[in-house]
This record gives sequence, C-alpha cells and structure tokens, in this order.
Amino acid sequence: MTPLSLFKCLGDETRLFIMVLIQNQGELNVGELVDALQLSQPKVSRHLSTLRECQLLDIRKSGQWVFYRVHDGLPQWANEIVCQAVIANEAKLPELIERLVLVDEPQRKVACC
Amino acid sequence: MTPLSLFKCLGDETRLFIMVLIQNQGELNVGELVDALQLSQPKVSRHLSTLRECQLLDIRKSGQWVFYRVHDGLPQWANEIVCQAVIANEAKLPELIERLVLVDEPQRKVACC
DNA sequence: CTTGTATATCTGATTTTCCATATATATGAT
DNA sequence: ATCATATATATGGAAAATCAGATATACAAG
Repeated sequence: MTPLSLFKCLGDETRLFIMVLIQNQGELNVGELVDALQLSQPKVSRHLSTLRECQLLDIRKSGQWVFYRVHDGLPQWANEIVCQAVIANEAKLPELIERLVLVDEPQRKVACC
Repeated sequence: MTPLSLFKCLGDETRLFIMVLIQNQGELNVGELVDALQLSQPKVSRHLSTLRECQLLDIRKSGQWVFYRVHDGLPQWANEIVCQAVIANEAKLPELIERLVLVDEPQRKVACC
C-alpha cells in the first residue's frame, strides 16, 4: 500500500463512502452496504474487492455473510488519512447511516473512533 | 473543494509529487517543477492547473515566473491530509529535491512544516 | 524576439459500470 | 442424507466514460 494507491482508492465516490461507513461503523457486510449506499450489489462488491486488493480492507466470513472492516495493519499515515476522510464527510454520514439495516451478528466488530 | 476532489487530485502520481514538493518547499515555479520531476512542461502545467481548479494550489506572479504554493484557505482536514502525504513520501523527497534548481527570487515563500 | 507558461487537439490507456452468470452457504421437504 | 431452492457474494465480458500523455501552438511579460 502506497500513498498513491491509497489516494487512488479514495478518489472514487463509491469507495470513499464505503470506507467512511466502515470506518465509522466498525464492520459491515456487502448487503448492508448495498442498502446504505443504494447501489447495485455487483458494483459494491467490485469496489470492495478493489479496496481489499490495496489492503485498505480485510474480511471476516461468518455464515452466509462476508464482513468487511478496515485492515488492522494500516500504516499510521494511512490511518490518519482515513480518519480525516471520515471527519471531512461527517455531513453525509447521517443520511447513509439512516438507511443502514444491520443483520443480527453477535460477533460484529464495533466502531472504535 | 470536497474530500472526493482532493483524493482525485492526489490520486495521480504527477500531481501527488507536485503537492509533496510544493508543500515541502513552500513555493515553486513551473520550470523548477519541470526540472525536479523530469517531466514535460505542458504536462506539469496541465496538472498544476488541475490542482488550482480544485483549490489545492494558488499562484503568485512575479516577473516572468508563476509561483505555485499551497492554497491559504485549505480546510483543516485537507491540510492534515496533504501533510500526511508528505510524511508518507518522505523517502522520495531527497531525490526530487536534489534535482531542484531554484531561480533567484527574493520574495519566495519558504516551507513552513 | 526570447523566455516562461498555458491550452487545444488527438490518441491511447485505464477505469467504471452493467448485465448475466457463477459460486458458496443455508434451509426445507422428502 | 438428498435434492431443490433461497440468499449472499463474486466475477467475466462488453460497452461507456474518464483520464493522461505527446505534439504543436498560443499567449504573456520583459
């Protein structure tokens, strides 16, 4: 993961919102993101896999679901930038969260900041 | 300037290096950037104008030169992100600075961080 | 007219999106 | 257990949109 690849990832509206939502919520599965962002499932899935490729996200499989979370081992500068992205998008968060319908998942990681 | 447009700008190698160099040096003109980055003048010029359009950079004209600097009124989150971009690229800075030949400009703004 | 900077046009490459379909896991009936 | 089906997620391939780069040229200041 390089600064350039991080900026490329966040330079797409869909991926930026995905990151903001996940960073804010801790852990979300594909369907939850589809509902919150009101985008097609293949589209969300594609962008999630891009974010995973550049090591911004990591997954945890649980039953029929795949939960995405921010990758543990992010360099500090990357973490800093992702956090600032959340801060800068604070205005748009409520609207997204409003549409969020969480499935029942006892082991869900919760937001940390 | 939105978070998205900032990330789009920094998601291009040329523009990222331009920002890193200018943030580090304070103020540079087009020719200086062309030398340091070893890129064609039209290429550098076009990316500079992109960075100016999204309000990341501002200019000061002095004689035959146009000096670019980081825009004064950057939102705090944007400043934070640009600074992290510099930190994350610290390894590449020396090589770029080495090729930098500054013209004589008494009123040049100097680096601040 | 010379030096420094900006833009226009064309071209090629990369990226995004959509649709259909594939896989994987879970559930229910027999 | 087996088969069929439902739900969740991923992927292949083609069309569409976007973007970057090269060259030539235009503009601006001295």
